[in-house]
Amino acid sequence: MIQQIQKDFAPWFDKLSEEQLSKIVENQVSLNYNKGEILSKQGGFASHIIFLSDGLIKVYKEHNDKNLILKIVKPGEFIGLSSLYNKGIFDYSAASIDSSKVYSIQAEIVKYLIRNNSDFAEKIIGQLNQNTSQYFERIMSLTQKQLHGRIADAILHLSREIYESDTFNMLLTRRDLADFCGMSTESAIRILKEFHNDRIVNIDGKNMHVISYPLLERLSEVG
Amino acid sequence: MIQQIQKDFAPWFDKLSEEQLSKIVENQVSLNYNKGEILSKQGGFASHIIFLSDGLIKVYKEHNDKNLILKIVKPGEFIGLSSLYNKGIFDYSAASIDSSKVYSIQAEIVKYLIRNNSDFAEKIIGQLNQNTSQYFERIMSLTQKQLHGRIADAILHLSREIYESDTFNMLLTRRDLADFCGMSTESAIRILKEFHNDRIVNIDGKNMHVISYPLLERLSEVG
DNA sequence: GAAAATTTATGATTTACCTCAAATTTAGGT
DNA sequence: ACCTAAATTTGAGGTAAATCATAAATTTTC
Repeated sequence: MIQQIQKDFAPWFDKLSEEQLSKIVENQVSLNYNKGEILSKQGGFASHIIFLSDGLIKVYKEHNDKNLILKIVKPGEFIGLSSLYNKGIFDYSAASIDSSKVYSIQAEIVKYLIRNNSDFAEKIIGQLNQNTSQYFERIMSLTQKQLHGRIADAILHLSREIYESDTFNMLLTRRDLADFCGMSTESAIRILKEFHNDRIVNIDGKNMHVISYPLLERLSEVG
Repeated sequence: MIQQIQKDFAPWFDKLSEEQLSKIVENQVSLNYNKGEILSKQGGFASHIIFLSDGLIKVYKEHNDKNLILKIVKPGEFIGLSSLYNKGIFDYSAASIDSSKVYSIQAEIVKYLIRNNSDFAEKIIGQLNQNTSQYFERIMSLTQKQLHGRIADAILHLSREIYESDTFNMLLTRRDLADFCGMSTESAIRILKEFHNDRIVNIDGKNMHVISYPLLERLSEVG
């Protein structure tokens, strides 16, 4: 167990003292979530930080029935960091879109680590900033591009950042994809079909294969 | 000069050692910008962090001729923090929308402070996270609300967060406001006029007075 | 393994918003 | 003070995308 934690967190520490490791181990619980289960709810107390060890999580905001997926989180990343030193409230919900395994860590412990391990603090700032860059890209995609460009961006993101393959079983439903692209489900379906007919991607149900990255990039660029 | 710097940075440090203060003083230049001048350009090297001491700055992204204003920065805040431990490249441009005075600080110094002053590191993380919350709000406003809701959000933001008054001389041009709300200039103008006619705000050129916060909030809520 | 619920799919209609065009006002430069 | 450029304003027309309606296919539930 301790070995597993040590391994999962390895990328986050150059040097993790015995004391720090044991503090993590003692103030953490390991949890499993099924597809569709909710990990945290927008507005709830952010007393803990989630570390995704296995699976896939969607982080989303709720507003008048409609959801917007802010980020798809893959293993090795934290969820809830943005609540640290903030309001202590989750400003988004998180749900599992696959069977997922997480460590839930007391926020106080993460703060302790930030104070006592400057290497960790730097890496946390690095991750926060990487997320921010990603949010900027999403803001541009969502606000400046039309449907085709947004779907192209989503497919490129899924293929390159999330699944790291040109062929993948996209666990997102059509509705999730629409919520990720800020459009209606019908529009997402229509454009996916268009892309399939135009041989930009090959889609069979949830299975997706990217045929032409250049075309997707072009669609992303022209918006 | 040193006293001024000490005073400007006071909110960022509980305890700033002599050595740390002198490091800041030695590795900083004070700059003045006129209205319209550009402080940093998207894609440029992020070798320094900007601290806004006086004035008002817009941080924006450029994409195919069109700009989207990500954030209006007021005195006391840093610009460029999100480039730290990231790619070392500014992923946005920044321009002065009023006469502004800034300190330009070597990014390496900020990193040094993060490593050697955990209090500062915590506050930086706090600011980053506050920014992120703000970006989430903006993503929701820009993608889920229609024109009226977005303009209402912008006015509420300007009034409450930026100018902290119900009456203010909005230095943003109509185009800036449109770029902040992700809409065409014409639409921004039309809705502003509507709000004026409906006695929600009183607008005379750049001068703006909020008459009814409840109505603005209602518009923001319904989208 | 049937029933219920959700997801996917497609066509028709509506609308919110952009683009275009042209006039007027304001601001900047010499 | 004049000239030029930029910003503001208003109207008309076009369109991208949402909504509505309805059906088929898939998944979930008991």
